[in-house]
Parts: sequence; C-alpha cells; structure tokens
Amino acid sequence: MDRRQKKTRECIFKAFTNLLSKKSFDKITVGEIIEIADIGRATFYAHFPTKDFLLKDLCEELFLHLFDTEVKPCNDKKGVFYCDDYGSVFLHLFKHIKHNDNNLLKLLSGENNELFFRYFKDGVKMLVEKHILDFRDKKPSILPNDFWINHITSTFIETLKWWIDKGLTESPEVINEYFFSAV
Amino acid sequence: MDRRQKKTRECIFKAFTNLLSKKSFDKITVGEIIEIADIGRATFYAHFPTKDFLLKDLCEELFLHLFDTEVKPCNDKKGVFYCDDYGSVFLHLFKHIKHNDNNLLKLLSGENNELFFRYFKDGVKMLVEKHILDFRDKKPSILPNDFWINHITSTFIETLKWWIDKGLTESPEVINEYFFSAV
DNA sequence: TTCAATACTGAACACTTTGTTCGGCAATAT
DNA sequence: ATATTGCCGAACAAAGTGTTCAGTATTGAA
Repeated sequence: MDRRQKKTRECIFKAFTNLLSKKSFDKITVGEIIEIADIGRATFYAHFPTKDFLLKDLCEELFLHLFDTEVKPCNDKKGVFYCDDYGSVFLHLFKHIKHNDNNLLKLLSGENNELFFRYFKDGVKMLVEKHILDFRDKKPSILPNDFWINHITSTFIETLKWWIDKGLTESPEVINEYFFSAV
Repeated sequence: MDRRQKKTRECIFKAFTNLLSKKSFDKITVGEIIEIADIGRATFYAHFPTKDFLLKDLCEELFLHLFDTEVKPCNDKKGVFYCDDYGSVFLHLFKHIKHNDNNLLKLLSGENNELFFRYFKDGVKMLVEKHILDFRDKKPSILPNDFWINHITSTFIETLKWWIDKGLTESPEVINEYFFSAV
C-alpha cells in the first residue's frame, strides 16, 4: 500500500480517536477531523465514504486483532495489546482494558460508548461462544442456549461498563471474580 | 393548558412515534416530523427546543407513568398501560410489553433502541432498587451492592431485548422465569 | 534518473438540516 | 366582545455533508 495512504489513514484515525475521547460520535464533524488530521476534505472522502465507515474501520482495526489473539497466550507486544500473562480469557480481557494500550479506555467510557460497544459486543460474543464450556455447568437447564450466551455476553459488557464508570478502582482479578459470580 | 397546545403536542408525539418505529432517531429530521404532524416549523420549535428534548419528553410521558403504577396492581386502563392482573413486578412489565398498548413495542425494537433504552433503564433500575429484597438471597456475598443492582437491571433489559428480537415468541411467564433463572 | 501512476490539495459547489424571526391570522378563555 | 395566546409559513443565516476538478507532489518501478 502506498506510503501516503497509510500515513493519511493513520492521521485520520488518530484525529478521530482523539475527538472520540472528548465528544460523542454524532457531535463530531468531518470538518473537525480533517482539521486535526491536517488533510484535505477530498482526501478524507477518498478514504472513507462516510463518518460511519470510519468508525466501523476503526473498531475493526482495534477489536479484530484483540479478539483474535485473545484465545491464546502471547508475550509479545503486537498490534493493539500487550499481553504479559494468561488466566482465563476474560481475565485476560479485563487486564487489557486496565493496561490501557492505545486509548481504548477513553473510547469505551464517556458518551461515545453505544456505537462502540455494539462492535465490541460482537467480539465478546464470539469469545463466549468459544468458551461456553466454562459456563456450561452453571447454566439453569430451563434456559435456551442462545439466551444463555447472550446473557453471559451482556453480563461481561455490563461488568466492564460498571468497572469503567467507577474509574477502574478494582483490580482485574476482582472484577473477573465479580463477573463469574454474577453469571 | 390551551386546547390547541395539547393537540399540537399530541400530533408531534404521534408523528415522532410513527417515525421512530421506522428509522433510527438520528436519521429523523424535524422536517419529516412537522410534515407528518402537519404543523408549522415555528410551532415545533415553540414546543421543543430541539429534537433531543422531544425524545426526552416522550420517554417521560411513556415511562414515568408506567413505572409509577408498576409498583401496585391496577385493574383500570389509565395512562399508557392496561393491567389485568398481578404477579411479580417484572412479570407485570413483561406482560405490558407483550400486551403492547401504544406502540411501545415498536419503539423498543428496531434501531431506535439505544437512546430509548437509556431512559428505560433508569426506570427499571428504580424498580429493581425497590424490589431488591426479591433478589437478596441469590446474591453472591462477594458482590458490592451497586454492582448487584446494576447486574439485575441489565439482565432485565437484555432479557427484554432478546425476547423482542425473537419476536416475543415466548409467553411473559416463560420470559419471567428466564429472567429469574439467569439472575 | 526518469516517468507514469497515484495520492493529496483546496476551493468551489449544490444540497440538506437546523434553529430563528416576524407579520398576519385564528382559536381560546373570560 | 376582546385581549391573549398559539399557530402559520415563508424567509433567513449558519453549519454540515458529500462531490468535483484542475493543479501539484510523492511514489514505486523501469
């Protein structure tokens, strides 16, 4: 890929992330993005057909890799997250959040959350489905499978939100316990 | 209140509700609302300073009464909901949804949900706090109180969403069991 | 080094949406 | 009957969106 393209794309992401940490998605204008990114208007639209696609691409870039490497331990810093050890997959995730590589944290808090979490939830759901066995024994037999999966996923997300809202006061280990206790 | 005001306000709500059942909040324009409501532009802004306030007022009108009457049985059709019997408060709510007075259901499904549910959740949370005793014995002792309340509330909301997404296939009683089993 | 392909610039453009203003008209309460 | 109040509707400025295009600069490859 052309060096210029990569550079421009990065600038846009950076500006966008920056803005997302300050105001909600629908208050952000293309004008602001290109001003901070310091690029021409036409350039922006050459990269992204619309603001929504920018968000989509950003989420994919951030989350896809996160959830890909999440299923196995890793000791290297590659892509978005640094992983230094391995417990449960979910503890792993909590640690990542706390570690706050990139400013994922900023993005997940504040008012930006809704759109963001919609993408995030998809990833978590995949993860839950992969690790459904960890929860199988806890499941009340009445519940349909997809209800159960959705419940675990939602509980994870809500636990995360609660944690972030409180300013990540608790340790990842404690939050992980909360999560497993609740579910 | 002036008869005209009430009428206009109703027209706006009706048009807005109508639109909300078809497209998401931020795709709806004031232009569309006033066209369907068949009122002048200036009139709209005489009633609501902005589209967000319209949503807020609509939610208050719908939910406030719902959650007010929700704490006690009622046999009359007053305000938004018709109540024909009484089980747990939450079963009560599920029944209301299924009964679908007003088109609350339309509003809760589709893409409109996020902003809507934010208001809805506040009401549910109040309810949960009032009826926290129903869940006290189930609570793992590790969990902080506010975590527990938030968890129950979220589980209710997510159960509801799951139910609606599936087209309300199950009966309110079954869903209520799911909810209590999960939590 | 050369050069064709490609990406960026920046300004102008049409279009949509927002929220305001105001003179005139109609409904309302008393 | 009349003063008050709400509605009309058209016009308006301001802001945002997405497009276009001619000109310029960078790039990767021969």
